[in-house]
Amino acid sequence: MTANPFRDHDHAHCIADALTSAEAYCAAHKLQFTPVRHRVLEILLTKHRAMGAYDILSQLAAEGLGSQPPVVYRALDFLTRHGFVHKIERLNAFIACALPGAAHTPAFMICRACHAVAETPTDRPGVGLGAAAQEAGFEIEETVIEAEGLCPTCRKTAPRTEGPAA
Amino acid sequence: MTANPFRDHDHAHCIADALTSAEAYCAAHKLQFTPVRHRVLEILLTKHRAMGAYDILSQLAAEGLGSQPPVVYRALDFLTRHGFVHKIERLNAFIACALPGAAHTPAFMICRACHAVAETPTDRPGVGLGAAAQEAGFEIEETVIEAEGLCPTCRKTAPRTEGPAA
DNA sequence: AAACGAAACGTTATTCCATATCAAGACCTC
DNA sequence: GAGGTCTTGATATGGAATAACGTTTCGTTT
Repeated sequence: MTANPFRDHDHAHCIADALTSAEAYCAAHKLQFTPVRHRVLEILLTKHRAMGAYDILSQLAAEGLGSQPPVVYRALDFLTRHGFVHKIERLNAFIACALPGAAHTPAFMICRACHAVAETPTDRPGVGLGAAAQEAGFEIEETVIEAEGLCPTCRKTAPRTEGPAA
Repeated sequence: MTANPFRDHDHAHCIADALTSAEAYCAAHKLQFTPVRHRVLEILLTKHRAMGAYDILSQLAAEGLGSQPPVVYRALDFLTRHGFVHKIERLNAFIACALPGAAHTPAFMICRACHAVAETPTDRPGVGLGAAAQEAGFEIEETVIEAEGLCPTCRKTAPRTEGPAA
């Protein structure tokens, strides 16, 4: 468990880990971990930030791996369906899962200054509104939890403005 | 407190209430509750569903109140800044605030079948991830909480499929 | 009342996000 | 090796959001 998801870590290792685990998962489930899917996940793991679909796409295109939006959206769809990638609704962007294997009801902390995104697990699905849902008779299937604010680093350097510091 | 936000209610009354309260708030804070802003809020209150910006825009256009995207986006920006309207990130859509005056850290329950959206208040900001944020040194400013699932009505009629039934 | 500044609006155009659709190729199963 | 499924390629389109520019409106100051 990462005590502080904004801290540095052994990045090369976490990339290799994630790719290996994805390969293993796909092999075990008879899923095709195709070059495009592999590369998209690798790009997201390497960048280690939330990326727009078109950012990923242009990188793919530069490598001759497909140049049209559907290519990357299909890959992202596959990767999110199987939990390797998460979509950040607030940013209309995607990020590699930082906690592979963990029970998946992730929450995100998004820095509005540097756009860093940290993933953190939540206690249980429906965090905080399980009671309201039950009362209303609503059946929760998936929950998006995204907090926006300032990461530790940006609190020091830009505690005040919202400007174009990026 | 609405026991069940998916239930019916005195709709005409809640529209009038919300508009009155918005007018009062703007008057008190010297804000301009212009025709476009008034009408956008009224449209959202009347429809009582999440609406895309362009849905709102086409209705505005039909009434001669402005026909270009920035018109509606500016109005929506004003209305969300002051808490009269909420954005549903998951849908890229907007909905009138159902709990005016309540301390605002709203959560939403979104029915994936009929697209009804219910707003419910949360205990406190940062629901569920306050601890994680503090540990990480992250300063939460705003939190998006959106649960997707099945509303009470659709649980009866379409309890199973996620398919193209829509 | 005339001048000024701030806020809101109108308009054009563009960028970015996302998906529908159809055709062709790869892969697996039988 | 025939058929089905999955994946990809390519074209087109729809919807979300903003940039950039100019004009109007309104309240304040003088």
